Amino acid sequence: MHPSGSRTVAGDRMDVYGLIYAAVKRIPVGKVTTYGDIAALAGFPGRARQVGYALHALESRDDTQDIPWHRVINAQGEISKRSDPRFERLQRILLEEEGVEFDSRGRVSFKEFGWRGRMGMR
DNA sequence: GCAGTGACTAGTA
DNA sequence: ATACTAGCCACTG
Repeated sequence: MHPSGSRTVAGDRMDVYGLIYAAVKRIPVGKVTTYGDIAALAGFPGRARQVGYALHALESRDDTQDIPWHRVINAQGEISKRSDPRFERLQRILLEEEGVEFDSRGRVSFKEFGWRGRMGMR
């Protein structure tokens, strides 16, 4: 059934990236969440870096438009530093177009715009 | 295979 | 507030 090399981790042949992207797609318009939360939501608590890596990989994919990657920011409420600053500006623009506001320090209030998939709920 | 790198984070000082 | 650390893990050379 499974192609050679298929490895089951938690029971399913799961593509880590796919699960991460699926979690990102759940973020509502006008809301933001963190890398760490997406990781936990996707079933990989503690692997925030992998979320960042997965999103970075989007740059070379076509389905970028289907995934609201811009709604993922770091735990400090800021847009994470990128190797290419152009994407930082783009991310902020996309968020502002959805109504997300930034303070003078370039930070988003999780209180107003934060979304936590249904864990914690606050 | 090991070392460096990276869209991360929580902890400590 | 900043700086450094350990933990995390895929990818690259």
